[in-house]
Amino acid sequence: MATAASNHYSVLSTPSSAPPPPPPHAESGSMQQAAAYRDAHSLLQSDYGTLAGGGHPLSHAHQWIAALSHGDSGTPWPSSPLGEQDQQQQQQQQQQQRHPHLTHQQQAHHDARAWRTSAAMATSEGQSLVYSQSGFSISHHQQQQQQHGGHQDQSDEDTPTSDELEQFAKQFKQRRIKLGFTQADVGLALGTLYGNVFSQTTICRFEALQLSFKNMCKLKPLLNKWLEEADSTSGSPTSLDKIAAQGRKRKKRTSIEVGVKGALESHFLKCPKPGAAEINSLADSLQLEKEVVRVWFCNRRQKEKRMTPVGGQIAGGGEDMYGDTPPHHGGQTPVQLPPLVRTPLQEEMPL
DNA sequence: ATGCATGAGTA
DNA sequence: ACTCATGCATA
Repeated sequence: MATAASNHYSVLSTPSSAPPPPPPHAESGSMQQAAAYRDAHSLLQSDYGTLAGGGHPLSHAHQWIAALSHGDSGTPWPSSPLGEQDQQQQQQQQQQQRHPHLTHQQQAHHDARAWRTSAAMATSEGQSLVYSQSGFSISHHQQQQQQHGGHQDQSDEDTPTSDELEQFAKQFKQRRIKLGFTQADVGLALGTLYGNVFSQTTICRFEALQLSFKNMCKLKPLLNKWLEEADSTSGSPTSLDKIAAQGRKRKKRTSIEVGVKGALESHFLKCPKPGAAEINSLADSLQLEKEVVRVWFCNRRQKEKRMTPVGGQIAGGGEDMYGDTPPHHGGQTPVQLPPLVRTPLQEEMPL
């Protein structure tokens, strides 16, 4: 059984502070299509039940659980209701069943490697590749362009192509700036409008296409709505209280020196997914905590999966870059061909 | 704008 | 233990 204090960060010495999670739903009036959007997700994903009786077998409960028992004792970190409310609708479209669904919703890829690979062989100019869902025999021959010859509304429906995403991101940024909003403003606005608060970081990454394809797709509709709202009501009271910052303290950001980073990079090239043992030795030789090293690799891998890959090293071998990716499922090849990618060299600033 | 970090969900 | 979405803190 999971104990009540399953949080490894439960350093709160004041058990009297247990604010009931407020209804993470937007108020009536502003929820139009957003409701449907979220609703659909709710069906697929369980709500916040995990945090109610969650037993986290986390093995890295550490020392950085700063015992902040000074000024405001009683403000535990994980008590950020808003921080959790948005997470319920994030990882939903993960469960992609490979059933012979003849639906029109191509739930894009599963691994960025895939789309990047296909992107490598595709031309990077205005071409909308449409892919079918998984479960079919689209292993060697792929993409059947065109779905309804003509136009595809990229408002809040259908899966956009990376090209469209890039387009949107760019337009979004411009309009946002024109309207005089900061990335942080937008993040907040999304929260007050639809109940999903996002940070400046996320907005920034969206604009820079530094998110995974899937993530981009999910955020687009939200941002699109904000855009409409923003320019239509270019003079309305958009004041909102910022949710109080969490009292918890995170681990201090570890600054890895350039030299060490270089070493990590080298190892990453050789082995992007080091085992515990390797991490240990690496951490030892570099004099870093094992956790730091582990996280570094995780983050590094994520970087490779962004829409805008790092430096400029795109896989083009046809196989996955690491070679440890479980190949096919001995029957059907769930190879989803995601959209193409464009060279991140295309910049533009028509202000 | 980004680096390191957290956590839920999954394998 | 990993992936994925996301964010605090920082350059």
